[in-house]
Amino acid sequence: MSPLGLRQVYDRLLHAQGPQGWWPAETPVEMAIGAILTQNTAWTRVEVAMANLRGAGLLDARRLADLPTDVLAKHLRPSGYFNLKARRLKALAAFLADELDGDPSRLARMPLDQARARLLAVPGVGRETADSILLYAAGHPIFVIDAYTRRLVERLRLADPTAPYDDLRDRFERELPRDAALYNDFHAQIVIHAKDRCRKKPRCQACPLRPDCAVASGGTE
DNA sequence: TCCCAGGTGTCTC
DNA sequence: GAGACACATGGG
Repeated sequence: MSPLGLRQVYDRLLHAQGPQGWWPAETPVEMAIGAILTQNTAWTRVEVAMANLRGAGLLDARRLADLPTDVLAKHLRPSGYFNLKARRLKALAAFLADELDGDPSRLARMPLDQARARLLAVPGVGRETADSILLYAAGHPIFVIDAYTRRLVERLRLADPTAPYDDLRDRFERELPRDAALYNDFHAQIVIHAKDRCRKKPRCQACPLRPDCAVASGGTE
């Protein structure tokens, strides 16, 4: 069992990194598109594909849904799995266009369970992708469990990192207040920490998750 | 050259 | 239900 509670972990990350107010996209539609494109892919590759879509005027659910799969796949090539993601993105875009007037933030008007079930019924939208859209595009209070979150869980021995997705999500949601802004920022803190600190400096002596962390105790990096 | 990156669906046992 | 595998590019 970790000596740190989840709230304490969040407070340390927040203190060290500052509030993130985060999902690296401009609009709810871009967030939903990014949630598909980032599946098992580094975000740097997603940004290239997103730039292609933006340049082609395709950051729009109806246009994406109507585009031939092979044409869309060409735009998505830099993000990897481009044939697969073209099919998945068209399926999500069709759902958004047909049922939400192209605006994923309209999921906020539905009860969370209903909105999640609707998303999970879209081919290629699994738990993590659905929850990313629900939290970041629609503002529902649901915690996103991704590879970064599992690594944090493993490192701090918060739970079994191989536990089923919903078990880990329940763990976070039980121990934290039901607050979309908190879940949004906590997940962002985990990602930023993993990418900017621990991945580049695995032996970082100023890691805010260390008990003797200089950053968390008010020292300097 | 090899490993890895913010998953999901399908198939097999 | 669990595990293996396919899906693909490009940076380090």
